Amino acid sequence: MRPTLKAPSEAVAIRVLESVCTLTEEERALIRRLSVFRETIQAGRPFWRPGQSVGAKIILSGWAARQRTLPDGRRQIFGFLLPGDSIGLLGGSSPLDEVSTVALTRVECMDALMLREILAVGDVRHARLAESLKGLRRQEDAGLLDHIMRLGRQSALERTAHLFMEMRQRTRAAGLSEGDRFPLPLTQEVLSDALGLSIVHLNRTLQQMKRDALIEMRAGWITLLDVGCLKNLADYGQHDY
Amino acid sequence: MRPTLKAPSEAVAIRVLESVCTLTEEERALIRRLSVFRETIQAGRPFWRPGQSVGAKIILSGWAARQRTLPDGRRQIFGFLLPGDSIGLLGGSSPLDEVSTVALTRVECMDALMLREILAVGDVRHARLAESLKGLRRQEDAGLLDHIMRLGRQSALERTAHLFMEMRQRTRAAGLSEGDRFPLPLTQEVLSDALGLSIVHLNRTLQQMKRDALIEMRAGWITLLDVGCLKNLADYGQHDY
DNA sequence: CGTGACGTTGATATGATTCAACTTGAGTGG
DNA sequence: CCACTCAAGTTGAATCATATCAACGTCACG
Repeated sequence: MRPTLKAPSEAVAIRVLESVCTLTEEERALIRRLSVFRETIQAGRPFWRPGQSVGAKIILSGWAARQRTLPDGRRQIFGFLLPGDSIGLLGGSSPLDEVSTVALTRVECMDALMLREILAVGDVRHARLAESLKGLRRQEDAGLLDHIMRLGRQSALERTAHLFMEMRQRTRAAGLSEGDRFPLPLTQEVLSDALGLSIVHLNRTLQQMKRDALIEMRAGWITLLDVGCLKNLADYGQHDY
Repeated sequence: MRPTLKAPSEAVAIRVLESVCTLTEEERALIRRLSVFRETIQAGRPFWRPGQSVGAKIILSGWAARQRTLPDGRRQIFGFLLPGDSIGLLGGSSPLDEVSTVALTRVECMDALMLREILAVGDVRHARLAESLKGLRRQEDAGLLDHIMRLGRQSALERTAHLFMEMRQRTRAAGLSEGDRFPLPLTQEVLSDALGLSIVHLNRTLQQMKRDALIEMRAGWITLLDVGCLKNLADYGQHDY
């Protein structure tokens, strides 16, 4: 048994980007070079305020949440940001850039302002990188529709299963997972604010899933014990068009 | 009392487009000229299947719904299309173009394929038109976030009030409303599928709103009797960023 | 005079929230 | 090493919101 080699975090981001389309060696090098301009955000701190200032970032490690809060304190989480996801990089194309974002763990991100300038030129040499970034953004936007489906028409159990299936796919693309086991550094409060449930009810739902041998959770990691059953429960990818 | 003059439907579409930014006379003329290529879709019929065929349309009159259905028949409506809204016009920029769309009333739309070609060139003479179309699309995308907020964190009453406030704004932009009275040609089933409620519960919610003198509904029209109260109830536009 | 779509109603069941108490585990400082 | 604290998770009981089922009303249309 060897000690685990810790991959440098820009490698994770590159891996996510390549889940859309492979990059040229030149593009990979560009990311690596720019990734020295780093910033670290502590867990719980906001790190993107819409309209605050023009900026652009790519997450290298850690998780964040896009969220909105009602005057009386009710919070809704619209989606999660994982390594490789970007903010403000593609000319204001998504409504998600107008939503505040909060770090859920310690987050390392690179300043991508320079990258934005480079991409804005439209040089063919960076076409694949642009395509990858656009692809990730598109996936995130599409996730909004899944989210609406979950909240509007699925039961607590179905919703939770559906979110886990999505997380499985995303962590897998990032190379963060080990089979059907992957990191899920989210408190039950965060999960419940994403799923539109009370924290107590989410807790009971999770316990039912454990009792039914669908999942196992420990120390910020989750194991999906019966992916087939979960996928079925969630109608994952099972909608008409 | 004079007989009401029925505005030609392309005028409504133009008015909606100008709610984003005013068009040049040349652009207005372009729309009018292209609007002779029309198609009518009967209520209840699908008129946009994602991936089906490349196409582009602008709605001139009537209402449609973007929706998805689970295998067991549960339906979720993501949003509504009103006159002036377009599909397929802006190079696959929105996840909404990947969702099937159904006519809720008789819908008149114009074929905008030619317009798409014209806009793709990027001629400055049509810059404002492009901007308007993009603006409407952006509004629609932003609507997805409101929708998630409604479904995830608001009660039946709040959700319903919130949707009505949104409809008020949109029909107003289209010049379809008369003060706080506007057309709402939606069955309770459709409304409930948008709001993530059972049809029975929506019915009761509407009746409560009527009892409390918040709204009046008759013959496909709704009157908001107390906009202030409704806005307050819905926390309309009241979220943090 | 049927028939069908839409709306309304009551009774009942279930799912989800709330509140409050309790547990657990990971720091932290004495 | 212990006692303390704090955040996260767990549990039960009561309550509330919403769903489900089934029946009935109403209106438009052929």
